[in-house]
Amino acid sequence: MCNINTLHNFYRHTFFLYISGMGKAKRPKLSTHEFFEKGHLHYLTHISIDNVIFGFHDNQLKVLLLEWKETHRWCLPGGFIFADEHIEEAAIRSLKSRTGLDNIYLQQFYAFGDPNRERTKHGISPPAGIKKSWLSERFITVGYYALVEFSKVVPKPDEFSESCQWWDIEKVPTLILDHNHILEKALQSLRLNLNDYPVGKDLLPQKFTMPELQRLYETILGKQLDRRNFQKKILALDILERLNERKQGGAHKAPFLYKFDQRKYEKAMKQGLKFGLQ
Amino acid sequence: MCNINTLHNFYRHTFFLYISGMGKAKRPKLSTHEFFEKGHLHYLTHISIDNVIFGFHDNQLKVLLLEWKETHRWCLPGGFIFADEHIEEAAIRSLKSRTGLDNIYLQQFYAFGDPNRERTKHGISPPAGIKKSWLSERFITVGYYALVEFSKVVPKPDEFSESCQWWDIEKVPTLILDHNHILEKALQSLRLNLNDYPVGKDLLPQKFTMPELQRLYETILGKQLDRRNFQKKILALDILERLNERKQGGAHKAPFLYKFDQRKYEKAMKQGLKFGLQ
DNA sequence: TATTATTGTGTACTACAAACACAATGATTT
DNA sequence: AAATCATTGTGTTTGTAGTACACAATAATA
Repeated sequence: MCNINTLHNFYRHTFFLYISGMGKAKRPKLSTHEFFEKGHLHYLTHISIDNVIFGFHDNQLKVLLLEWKETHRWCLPGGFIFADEHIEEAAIRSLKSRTGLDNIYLQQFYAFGDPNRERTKHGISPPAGIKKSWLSERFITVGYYALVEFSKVVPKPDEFSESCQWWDIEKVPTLILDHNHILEKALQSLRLNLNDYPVGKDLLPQKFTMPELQRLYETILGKQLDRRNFQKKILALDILERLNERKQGGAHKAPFLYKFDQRKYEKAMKQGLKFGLQ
Repeated sequence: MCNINTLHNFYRHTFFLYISGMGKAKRPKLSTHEFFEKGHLHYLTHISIDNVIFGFHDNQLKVLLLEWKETHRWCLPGGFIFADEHIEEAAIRSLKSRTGLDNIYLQQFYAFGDPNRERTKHGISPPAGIKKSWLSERFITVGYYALVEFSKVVPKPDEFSESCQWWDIEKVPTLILDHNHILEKALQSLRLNLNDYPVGKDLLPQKFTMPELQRLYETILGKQLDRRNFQKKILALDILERLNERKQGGAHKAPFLYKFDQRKYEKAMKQGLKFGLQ
């Protein structure tokens, strides 16, 4: 028995139409209208990626968010997966288009599969003139988090968004869909990952001070650490080099600058070094 | 420019057909033919789940595999997601239909998104008489691993498989698609999870001996542990109860039996206890 | 009854984590 | 120029957890 219920099932009911020219080199350029009406000819339906892009500035952990046109609601930058594209490639492509950066530390952390992940159920509709869209279907999204150097990022909104901005992790507003939940899960994963990866390598500028590195760990963990023990532990990893330079300009005593020593770092990683900070 | 290339894009090109009666209570029963030809009317396309079901028997870690009819190739038991179903529900449903068990410890560990995850690219075709199927499209799969009590499982093949059997983790054959890779990743996740969850609770029978628990950890970690230190650490968690009973029947001195104490366990979990065994 | 493989238990040593204090510095104030 | 201030740089002590290790007790077997 067939019968109308929601848009929900639209893009699972399929007739026929072949396309070509989907090689990696040649990604189609779609107009907004084409994207909503014919995006399913190019992208996988029912599945997307969302990026939680972390940065660190002014001693605060930040996350890069997009503001939608018209509704002015905020969301995580995400994207869709081309038919022949690796899901991680899609995440990298999205990341590059939002930040301008290549070669970013990227980590998949969870797939979100609630059946309510459907735009129409949350009052989000396609632009005027478009009745049905693959985008109104239920989506499962795979979350990635990225660690980027704040100062190198040039945030770029996409065609659907008003702006692209850093938000203090403590001040993130209510986001669309389950994006607050996704962000929370990303933070949890990042915290766990602290023990296996020296996140400062990606989040801090090349030269940084020990207090800066400590603030970074403190904001991610959400608690204070003992200055002396922190330094002892970090230096014991033997992946940092202390420069003969001090950070000038701040009030009070000028702290030494450090940088990650790539050779030492690789050597340490080979030995499966543990970055244990709790 | 439109042109025929592969089956690849078939189910992303969609016309129209609504269905109803997709409520959770009423799952449609499809014939094999219907499943291949019309499954996309009921399930999400391009996305699946795969379960890595771990058991423990004869001092060996085991995994439950399915053998396909005709080709006799082995694979992980998996499934598809109903349009209105939570992805985790789909994993639970699949798990129940393979093992007969409810209430299983289940953990999502990774989403596999290689564009080569396409059955036609691996010489797997739909049954005779079916030319095109949503199942021949590229799939992204979300991996879950489950921990079950070996003796309680009654393996049940599905309609497409010849048999459903336990395999010693060391002797798993070459599986279809990237299923060996998925299994490997599941094992890695399980190893990491050892530090946060007392896996013996789900993998062992209610009553078990300390040597059995130790073998479990040893097979998962792939290395020997010191008997005395192991016991000390485990007992220090204060989640086990030693019974006034010994395991009879083995050669040599009869070891004490233990069981998990649910009350102690919950108390310990609240305090965020660490199960640190390396 | 002797033998054998395995279980049950405790102690010394080492490495890492946590707590803690004071001198040195560079900018700022007086 | 001198005093003040907040912060940096550094080392010791104590406690806890991990590692290495040995011998007596036991249940089945020879």
